[in-house]
Amino acid sequence: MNLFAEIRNLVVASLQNMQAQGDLPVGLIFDAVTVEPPRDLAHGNMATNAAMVVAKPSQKKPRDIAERLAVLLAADDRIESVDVAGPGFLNLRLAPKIWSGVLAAILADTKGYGRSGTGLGIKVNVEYVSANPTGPLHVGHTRGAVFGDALASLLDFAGYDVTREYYINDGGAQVDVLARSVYLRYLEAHGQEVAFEDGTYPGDYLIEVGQALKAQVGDAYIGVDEHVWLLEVREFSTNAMMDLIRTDLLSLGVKMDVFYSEKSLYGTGQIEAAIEDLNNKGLIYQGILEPPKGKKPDDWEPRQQTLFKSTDHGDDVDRPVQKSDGSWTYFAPDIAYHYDKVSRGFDQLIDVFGADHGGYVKRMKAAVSALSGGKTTLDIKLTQLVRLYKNGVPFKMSKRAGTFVTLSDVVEQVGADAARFVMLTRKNDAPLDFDFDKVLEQTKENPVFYVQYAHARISSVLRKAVLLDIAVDDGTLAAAHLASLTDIAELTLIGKLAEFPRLIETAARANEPHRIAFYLYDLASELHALWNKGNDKPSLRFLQEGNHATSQAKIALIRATAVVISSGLGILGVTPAQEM
RNA sequence: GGUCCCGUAGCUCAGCUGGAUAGAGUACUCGCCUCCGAAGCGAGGGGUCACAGGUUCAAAUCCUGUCGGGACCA
Repeated sequence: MNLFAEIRNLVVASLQNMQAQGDLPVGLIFDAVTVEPPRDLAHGNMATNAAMVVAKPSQKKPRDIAERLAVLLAADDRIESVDVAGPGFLNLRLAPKIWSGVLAAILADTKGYGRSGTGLGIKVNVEYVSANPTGPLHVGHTRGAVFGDALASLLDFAGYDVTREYYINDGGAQVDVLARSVYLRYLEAHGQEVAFEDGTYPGDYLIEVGQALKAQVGDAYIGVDEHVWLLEVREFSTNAMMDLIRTDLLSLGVKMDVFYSEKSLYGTGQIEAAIEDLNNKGLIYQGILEPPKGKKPDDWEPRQQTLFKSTDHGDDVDRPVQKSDGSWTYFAPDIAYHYDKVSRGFDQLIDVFGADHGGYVKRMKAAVSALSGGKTTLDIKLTQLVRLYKNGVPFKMSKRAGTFVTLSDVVEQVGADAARFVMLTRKNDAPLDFDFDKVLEQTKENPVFYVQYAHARISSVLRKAVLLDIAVDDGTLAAAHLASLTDIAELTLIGKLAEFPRLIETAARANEPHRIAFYLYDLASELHALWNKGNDKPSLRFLQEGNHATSQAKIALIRATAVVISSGLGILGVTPAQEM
């Protein structure tokens, strides 16, 4: 149940009613009519702009339309009162039973409240992390992992059919470098002195891979030419790295549905097929690219290449897909990969990249637009930098100095729950400050704590209620005398709970899971406020001595709050705390 | 040189499909525990929403340009 959608339907129906009665002309479009929570609670529970939206096309004054609409709305038994305000806003005050209905709905379906049908039947693919399989995941990947995973969960909650996917870049030169680095560690495992030159990965994490290789092949690769061992060592090494990455992701609570290998695109005709598809659409041609404007790059030379006419689909310049020597550019497998996603029948594709990949956005969108004939949308979300701090002091990462912070460092030090929540307290495209100490601080400044504290407080009341022999199962609570909740602080909290389904829909539509985190903070704030009012005003305490009926109504309210906090945290991948 | 992102309170940031007097946290001042978890709550001050145009009944939000910060491309 989404109260805002329900009331909006009522508003639209009333407008249609006015059309039927000749108060409004036919042929109006009501898309711009909104029903939303007012900024100021003094304005009531909901506000609609309906009168202002239809005023111009109707050639009537907004206030006149509003007056008439107000009468119609007030006739509905869900509406207690209607005021016309400002330039033509309608402020609605809802009947008390609506509010108790919200609580009953939450308690009747604790897992389902807030779930939405907006995504029904829509297949969406969320690709995230997709780090090169050359080493452990670092902090930047962590943010991408958390963001992508929460986004996928959010879409799932909103009713979409979601696939979580990781693209393994195992087809390029960097995995050859990996193989050579592992080979050095292999030699080292055999007691040889080795030197890591530029262009190899010196990280310690490859030591055990080299040892494992030794355990598997013995001395078979010692003193032999690279072309003998390269393919096998590459395979061995990328598998080892992917095991490492999978373990890292799992420690953060991230589980992919699909790991898709770039390598699998080569030699199987898939790249050729994708390019052929573009060619059939007249988007492939032989040509020479204009030199980039501005500074002349030193290495640019006019050369005949196979180009994709991406400018037909919104890109700034056409992009090479095949070099003059016949080899594919790095872009070609990306096209083939997205071609494969399109042909797997997804309606929407989402790629989560680091902000350093911003330059690929237009060409990838152009490719998907061309390959799908505009049917499949691609949204690319870029996650900005994570700036690390230790107790307020910036913390510089350096591979050489050994201060390279990995995903597992983060999880070990602060735990997956705190890491995940904090990573979502910024918009994806804003830089994020991550302070290892503040993340664990137990003050309201720390949103993780603040939200968890609210949940723990509620759990505490429920435990106490059980000791007092008050029945607190959801069925009993839903049937409690909810109409006794009339204090403004109580109604404000219910109002916040009523916003949850609407929040899910807007957050899902915008692909912005961070909104959940902010909402939860607000919701927790309302709970804490109500709690403290109970200090001054005993009638607002949740446990009313000797009055089980009233207690149950109040417990219903906070239990419903706990349900929504729990659902929201669930989307973010965070476990709610029972006590702290 | 070009592309993308950002510019909102002293600081860190939210701000929904364009909607009413732009909100949190922090910091500062003051108040609240014989009372369900004070790890909390309440009150107060603090703003040219970078700037200039435009669209609109209505712009922090959309469009154009300028300035400033960042990322990327060659």
